[in-house]
Amino acid sequence: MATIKDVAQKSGVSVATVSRVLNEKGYVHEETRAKVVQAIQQLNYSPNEVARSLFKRESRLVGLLLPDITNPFFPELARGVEDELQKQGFRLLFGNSDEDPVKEQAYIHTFLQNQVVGLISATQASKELNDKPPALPTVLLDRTHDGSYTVYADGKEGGRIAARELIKRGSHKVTVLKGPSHIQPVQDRFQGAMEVLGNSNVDFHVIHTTSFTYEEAEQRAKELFSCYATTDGIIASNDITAAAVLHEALRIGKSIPEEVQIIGFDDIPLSRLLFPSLSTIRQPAYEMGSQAAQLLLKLIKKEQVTAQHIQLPVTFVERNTTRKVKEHG
Amino acid sequence: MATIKDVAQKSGVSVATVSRVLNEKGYVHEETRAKVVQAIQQLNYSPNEVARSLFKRESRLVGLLLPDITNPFFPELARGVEDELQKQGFRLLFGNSDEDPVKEQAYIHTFLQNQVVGLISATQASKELNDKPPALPTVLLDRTHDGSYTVYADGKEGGRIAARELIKRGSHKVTVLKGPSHIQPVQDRFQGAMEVLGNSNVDFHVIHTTSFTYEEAEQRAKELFSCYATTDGIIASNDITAAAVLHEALRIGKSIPEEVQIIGFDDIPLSRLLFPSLSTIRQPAYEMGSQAAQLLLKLIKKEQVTAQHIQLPVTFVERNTTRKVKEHG
DNA sequence: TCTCTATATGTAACCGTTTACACATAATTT
DNA sequence: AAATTATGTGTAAACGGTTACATATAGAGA
Repeated sequence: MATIKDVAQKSGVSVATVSRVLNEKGYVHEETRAKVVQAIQQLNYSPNEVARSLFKRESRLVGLLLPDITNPFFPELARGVEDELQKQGFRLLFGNSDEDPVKEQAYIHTFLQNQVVGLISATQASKELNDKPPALPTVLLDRTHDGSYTVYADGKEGGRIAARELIKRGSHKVTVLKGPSHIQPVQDRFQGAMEVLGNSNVDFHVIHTTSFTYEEAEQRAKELFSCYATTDGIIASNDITAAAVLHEALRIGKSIPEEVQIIGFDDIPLSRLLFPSLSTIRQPAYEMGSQAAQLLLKLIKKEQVTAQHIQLPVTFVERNTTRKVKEHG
Repeated sequence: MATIKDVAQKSGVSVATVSRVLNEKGYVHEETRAKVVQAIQQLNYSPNEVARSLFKRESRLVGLLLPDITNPFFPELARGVEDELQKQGFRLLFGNSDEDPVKEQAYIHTFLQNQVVGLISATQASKELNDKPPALPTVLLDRTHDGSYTVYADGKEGGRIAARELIKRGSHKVTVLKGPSHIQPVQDRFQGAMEVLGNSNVDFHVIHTTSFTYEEAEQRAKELFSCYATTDGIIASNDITAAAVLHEALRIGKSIPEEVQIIGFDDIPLSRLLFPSLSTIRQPAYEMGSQAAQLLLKLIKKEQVTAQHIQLPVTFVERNTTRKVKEHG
């Protein structure tokens, strides 16, 4: 690999001058610039980012911390983040935390050691961040937290919508599957659904799940249909869970959506592939990632940011696990 | 952030000594070490990876290049890679290429600028790699290439198995959906299926797809059932395509697997969630990622590697889009 | 003409590590 | 006792960039 010294030598100038043409900063005579540019091309030189980072005390890397890329909601987020960052010349240092605080800290620590310019985290990554006074620019994704910059979808409204749609479409005995309660957005969804359900006159009950694994969802689905055989509407904590419920419902011969309606949450790519395709509350995952990246970029560049919290709207995606509502009922 | 100098000062020794205790290299008196360790703890010091990388001329970062993390096959791969690397203290620099050579080169270039120790690529990343004589340790994942280290699944055998299983289960008019032909493993699958189909006495025909998007798959599925209404067995190019076909088949009222059998490829998490759940040829994606990481680690450490190419077996996952084969036919 | 400023370039310090080398002392050999 | 060898530590030069500062020339304004 050629270094800046090689370029300086070849073009007969000092390294300072080369650096100036590289960074288009300070005065450089046009002829000199031409010579330098030529030398750069001949040597196929490109600057060493590591040396640059060392001096500047920051890299062009951004840390991205996710719970688990294997959960189909997160690739969309990640893609949104990446595409936006990539456009502006930043790269991603990536880690899965599995919601494990130890892993999480370990990743943040190495991110810091690698002098990332910023961090986007879809985990509870709170501690390390708020401790350090010369804090790393950070955006929380799909999480809320007063003191931080955040980008998230309106989970509470999502929960409300889900409940309303189910009621509107004639469900009378609703089951709500509540996800792991330590995850903030999950709580919100649940609260929203409770709010509407509580103000309605339908029966409802709640089944609690402790993870987002398909295995557990399968288990809960079986319970659901054996304990509450007359349930005719299900609000799942996310689409994976909804898929498990749907699968089990079909397996035991329920007709969907005639006997049982199901609404999921997230609108992961899988949802439309199910049969019947899954009605769900859509979170604009890609958009969320993209917004988070844009916000972070502003923080990094110390540009004016108008909002500390960006809440994106959720929408009801009507597919075929809910009944059609007749016009002018 | 405290530096090694701060630690040296606080513990009353030189930076060289601190470096020695940090790296457990060279002689350090036990008492001195204790003093240094204490200073490190008091200052909450941890070494700057960037400075270290600069001097060593290599970082502890590994580049991971994927076509598109949004395609559900790749998160599993990525997770396999990450988990293995993470254990050994390496971090991931991550990029999606969208199979676009320009993006691909751009990523490899910045990986190089950041002095990654190695590269794992699930794209055609050939050029830049083989050009450079002081080559970056590289492992190709899910791709084959004679001159490189590779980890991949036995696609050809997968194709054969798919065809055999379909025939064994009584399909007489098989349709093969052939994926984008510039992607090597896709070709292999196709070749394998052709081999078995060609030596059998079933009718078959081929429909060509140019992408792995669900939208195109949907389109092709419609074509399939309108042009070849009597098809009773379908080999899809991957599980996404298979899902689209299944969806369309159900929509037009075919009974699965009685009238039509379907076999996918990959066994992505979605596959078991479909209804009927999808029979498919499983690639051990996580394992592939993990193996690739292990191989790369060996290359990096210049350990003896026994095999340049690691081919992992595929397996038939029997679910419910294929008929049961009766014992003792 | 003299000063001031804009243009152009080089020198050297610095970013935070690692390590070759020098040096000193203690423990072993011979 | 002399010669090795092992142990322990510091000095300073890298690594490959950036930039403050010094210096020099040319044109502009007084």
